Amino acid sequence: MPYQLLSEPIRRYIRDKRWESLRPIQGAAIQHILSSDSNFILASRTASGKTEAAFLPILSKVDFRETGVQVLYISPLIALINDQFYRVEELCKNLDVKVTKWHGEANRTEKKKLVQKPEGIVLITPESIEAMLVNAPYSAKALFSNLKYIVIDEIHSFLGTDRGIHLKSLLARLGAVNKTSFRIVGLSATIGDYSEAKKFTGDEVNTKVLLDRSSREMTTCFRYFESDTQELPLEMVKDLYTQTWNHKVLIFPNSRGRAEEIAVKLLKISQRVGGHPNYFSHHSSVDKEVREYVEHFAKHNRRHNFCISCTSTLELGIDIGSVDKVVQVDATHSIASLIQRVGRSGRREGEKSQLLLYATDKWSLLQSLACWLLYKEGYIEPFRTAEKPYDLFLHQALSTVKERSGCTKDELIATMKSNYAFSEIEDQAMQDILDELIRQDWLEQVHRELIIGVEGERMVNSREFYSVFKTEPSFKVVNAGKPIGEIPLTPQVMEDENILLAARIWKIRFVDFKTKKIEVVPAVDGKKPLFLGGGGTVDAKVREKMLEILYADAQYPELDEEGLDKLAELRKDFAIFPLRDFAKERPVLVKDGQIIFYTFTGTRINRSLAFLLNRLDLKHVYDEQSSSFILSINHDLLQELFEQLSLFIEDVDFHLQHALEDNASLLDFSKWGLMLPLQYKGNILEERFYDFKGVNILLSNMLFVSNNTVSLLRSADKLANPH
DNA sequence: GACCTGCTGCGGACTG
Repeated sequence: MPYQLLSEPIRRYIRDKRWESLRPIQGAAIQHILSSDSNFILASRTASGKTEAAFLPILSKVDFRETGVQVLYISPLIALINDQFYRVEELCKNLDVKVTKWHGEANRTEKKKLVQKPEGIVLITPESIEAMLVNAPYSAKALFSNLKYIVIDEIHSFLGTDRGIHLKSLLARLGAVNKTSFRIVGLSATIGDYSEAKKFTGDEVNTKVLLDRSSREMTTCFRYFESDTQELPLEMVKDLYTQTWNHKVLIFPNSRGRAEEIAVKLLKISQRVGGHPNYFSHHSSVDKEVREYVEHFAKHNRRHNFCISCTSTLELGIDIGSVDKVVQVDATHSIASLIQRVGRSGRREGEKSQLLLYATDKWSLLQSLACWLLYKEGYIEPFRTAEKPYDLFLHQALSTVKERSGCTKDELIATMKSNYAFSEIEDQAMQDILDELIRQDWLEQVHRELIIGVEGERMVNSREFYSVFKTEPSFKVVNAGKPIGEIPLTPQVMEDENILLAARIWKIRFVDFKTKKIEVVPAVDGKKPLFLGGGGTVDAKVREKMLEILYADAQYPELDEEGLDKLAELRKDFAIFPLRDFAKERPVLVKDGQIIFYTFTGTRINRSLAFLLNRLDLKHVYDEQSSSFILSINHDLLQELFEQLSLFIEDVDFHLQHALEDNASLLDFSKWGLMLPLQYKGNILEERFYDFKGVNILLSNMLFVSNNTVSLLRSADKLANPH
């Protein structure tokens, strides 16, 4: 019995709580964590008690009388730390264990106290670990050199991302200052690739996955309302109102502008028909206090219905109470994201989740359906972890030099080589990058010591140094001294224009460029705000599923009549291509001297294909949503074109470097890549932004089936592989 | 038409 294995204070906690039984993931975690010294990944659906699953055995096992922080909990969000703080403190109530929040908005006095007397449990963000290593390496050592466990919450949010590589490097650096090695426990509801999650601990062999596959029952319904303007169809908004007015709802419309449009329009309808006033918007551009108010409202009210129109800010972790309906407007970019969003409803025991999926366009409907079917099949897209993150190496090398107040180049390289986040980076590359940093005055060689250079000081001492992701500059929006939120400066932002923000309509009175403030007053009608920024990338498997649906006979009872009609229409459009093998064949529409080439593949491959067509100077129209390319060439020349593109792939390094010289903004995805030697800039672009291997496979293995002939085009098999 | 995440140290004003 897992319960019997726990220490007495922890058993007392469970008795006091009157829990009838432990959840499956908790039972498994207690048995395994208490009986072995492995690292663990705990994978189980949202609201299944993962935090307790990790902490019940850890609190039973660890001797908190030792000095130094014993357990470090790492979270991707401040809001999640604040939420978990109460739960962890509650878990510790029968133990004499101090719990401390450590992030940019946490109480400084508490942090100071902890430095004077390092003990207990600390809840922290990756950026705060970075800041501590750089600014106060002695405190970092005093606090974190006797760690027994590191718990990483929402670990999937780090996998395959730059922030994840950063965290991996920080874990390696913490490992280096610890007397004995610590164990890592990662928590997540959505993991597609367990081997990636295991590698994250730096010790794949010694990391075990505890998995509870059970899911909650759910009813799903698709609704189709075609939109031919920028705005959502009025009928759709009305339908959305009737579907949600008497529920506690989260609506995910994929963009901040849309989130505002929906919140404002629903509120208008509600005011007209005398419904409830609790319509909110929640995303990164809404003021923090407004967001906290909304979260608090959702969490603490039981009687009132509400409706929050939001982006991925409400996708992770934070428990916002009882939501009984989740609405997704147009397809999610990933299945992982769909799972997280679905998991936001029916968090109370015995509750059924309800999912409503709107589509405003046929391709969006098809993608939405594909994501839903893949989700039911248990597929989650795998992550691509960068093997050679030269830009993050550069950042961490600077950080390490600053942490040590200087060291020799050999010492630095030895340290970086022992860091498992950079184990695939070649010695020569490390030398080249450090030499470039010296040339650019970011590092300076004084006798045998490397120290931070004049230019480097500015970077290392700026607030921006602690994170590895970029953010857009924005203006504060203020009404009568009260902050509403922040928006980027787009052409739309000028005096007398109306905007939507925080679920209200505003007129811009004054834009102050000096203090970066926008003064607004309430208004009655306005446009949704424009936001900059890139979207997500769609996995190739989703597109393959879309193709499969087009050629299947299956009918989907979840679809409404309009959705079924639209699907039938799409199927009819594609029936002209005699496709048989969906793994190997793709449609090509020949029409009026043009061809439309449907790749049905992931965003990265499409993006790479577009890059190659640009290098070839071939005019084309690339549409990501339908995964297609319109080319004004004769259909007979297609094979020749593919051969040409494949030749370009052989020289892709050359083309990437040339493209970078013409257009430096290609590297916008990387915050710390700007100082890399050109060759390595090309490398990170190739590895993290494009997928030329995928293009090669597409061009060389696929059969392209056109509508007017039965002739099959096969591009040459003999194409050389660039790698 | 397309998301999100985090952040130090110091000086000065103010409060108890």
